[in-house]
Amino acid sequence: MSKEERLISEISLGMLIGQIHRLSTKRFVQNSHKFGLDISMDQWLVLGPIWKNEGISQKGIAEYCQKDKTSVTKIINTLEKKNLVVRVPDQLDHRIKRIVLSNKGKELFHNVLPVMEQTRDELRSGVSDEEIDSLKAVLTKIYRNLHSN
Amino acid sequence: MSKEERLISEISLGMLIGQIHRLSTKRFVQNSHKFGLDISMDQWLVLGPIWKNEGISQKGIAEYCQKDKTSVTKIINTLEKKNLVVRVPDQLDHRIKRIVLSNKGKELFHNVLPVMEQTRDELRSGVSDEEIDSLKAVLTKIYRNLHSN
DNA sequence: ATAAAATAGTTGAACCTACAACTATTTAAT
DNA sequence: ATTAAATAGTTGTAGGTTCAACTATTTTAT
Repeated sequence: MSKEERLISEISLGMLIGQIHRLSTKRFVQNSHKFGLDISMDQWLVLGPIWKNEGISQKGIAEYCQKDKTSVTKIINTLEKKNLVVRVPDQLDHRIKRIVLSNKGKELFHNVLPVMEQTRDELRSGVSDEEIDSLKAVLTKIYRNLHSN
Repeated sequence: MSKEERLISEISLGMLIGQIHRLSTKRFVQNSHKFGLDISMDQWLVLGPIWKNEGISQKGIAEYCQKDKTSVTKIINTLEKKNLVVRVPDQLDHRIKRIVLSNKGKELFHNVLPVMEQTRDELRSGVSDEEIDSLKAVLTKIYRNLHSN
């Protein structure tokens, strides 16, 4: 392979990952509409740690989701606008805001599980568990390369 | 694996892809700064087909990059603001705008190639060609699942 | 005890994406 | 030839991401 061909192939790998990311988050939203719900992939990702750990701080959410604190602030804003979560200032450390699910938020969480499942099934159709495992293994390597500065 | 565990593992696959996408585009921009350049991954992706096919239409770019026509419009706007490309209305079909690289755009294109290379090397460090191939194979399957409606 | 540094979260600007509605132009149908 | 449908591109809105700068609070160093 020539240098240029290798570069092109690298672009196509990058594009592939980009496409899949875009298409899968899009598919998730579309599926949520089919189930009569309205939630984005990122909102769902942020709901996860709140569900697992009631009263988690925004910093905690950012770490869990590996998102920038700015992004978390803004996603929590929209979740709060939708009345799915509430910000509760910590009594001891006034810098910290603890995020709590509302009843509506808890209900939504349950209702989204089948959306998740269906999106996964559509994504993985025709892909074996072994393929998924090898995929994850390589992706994890790449992830580490990028993550550790 | 329980149902919930499988869901969690699926989330982590989705997160992995999302992280890599985010981190790699970020790394690309950072590397471009190290080379004294200022260009985003998406701007670079759009420059590609223009380089290959001088006078390509925006629709052509959208198909090549698999981007929404809206996104293309806006990325071309910023490329034009940076004086890297020019919109030239087609003489025959007045709906079409043909995109042409300026000299500055051509120069930038060349200068970005090493940025691309370095980003690729950082990404792939410790990952064999076979691993990349198997990665691409599985990603392509998933991509097809998502792409074909 | 006070000044300096670290931490948690917010804000604003610039960019990218998706959706829906829109303009302008070309093509097809009758 | 005129109307209807398709096509190329733009605009506006809403949501996410990154960066840098900012506020408010707590911790630490001396």
